Amino acid sequence: MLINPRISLTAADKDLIVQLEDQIDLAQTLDCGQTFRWETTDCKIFTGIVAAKVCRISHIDNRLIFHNTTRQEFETVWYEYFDFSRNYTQIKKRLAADPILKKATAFAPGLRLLHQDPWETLISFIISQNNHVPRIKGIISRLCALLGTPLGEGAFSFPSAQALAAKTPEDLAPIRAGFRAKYIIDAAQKVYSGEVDLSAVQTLPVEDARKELMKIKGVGVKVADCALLYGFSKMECMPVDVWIRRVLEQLYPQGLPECALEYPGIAQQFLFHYARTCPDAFPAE
DNA sequence: AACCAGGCGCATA
DNA sequence: TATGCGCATGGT
Repeated sequence: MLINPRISLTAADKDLIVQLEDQIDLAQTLDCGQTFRWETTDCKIFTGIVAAKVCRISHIDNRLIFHNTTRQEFETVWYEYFDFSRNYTQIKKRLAADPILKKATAFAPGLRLLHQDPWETLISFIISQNNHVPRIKGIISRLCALLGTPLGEGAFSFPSAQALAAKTPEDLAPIRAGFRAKYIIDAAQKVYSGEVDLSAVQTLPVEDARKELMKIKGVGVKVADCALLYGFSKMECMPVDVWIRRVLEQLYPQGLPECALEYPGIAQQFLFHYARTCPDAFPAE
């Protein structure tokens, strides 16, 4: 049994109600640049594709409602996906020792890191390079529609490495990924052939895991770290993109504070979201 | 209409 | 090891 004492589950009709001690906010968690496949029209009901299923989740305060979900599904899929074993209340409390991180955590107190599918995460962040978030979402959506399997409701699974391995950049032209198409195919070929072993990456020390992923063309340190953080829950990874670079230069010229070093990846996510979304994250220029 | 985007590969020194 | 450029595409 995975469930910890800070969570309680109640089955109601076909839904599963999950009461958390930690604060959680789906908009903050699902729209902070770590995942690209969740949609909402009203910020109340979120629809996404996880584990090859169309999933709906809503929430009222800290109570999440997993629609049409069993307790067993929660334990095998969602508990890990939402990183529910981790105490974010405690982590945020520690991060608040630094004044800027205190603001960043207060800005999005319901944000959690996700543990997503490694393959999907890897490809998603290959696509992310030198790209905007809205366009990343568009490319991934077209990729799934082109080569995923239909799941009903107009939704598609994320294409497998096998489905992509035999394709050419011309085949991928409709998804308009630009120069990244060849990188996607290289990743598919190496993962499908076993030259890059994603299940090994999970257990490898981070430095070796990073090297393994960087065998793929189009995977540098930053993309590898994003995959390791969001697809393998390697919380020690701290992807440095243009936003985090700006944060480091303008807000932490002396380097990150001590309190950020326990989980650099989590600190990074609060800072990334804060920098990108909060109008007064940076002092006036 | 330039400039930029959750970077990286490659050439050059 | 360190720098600089080109890359596909599209939003601002």
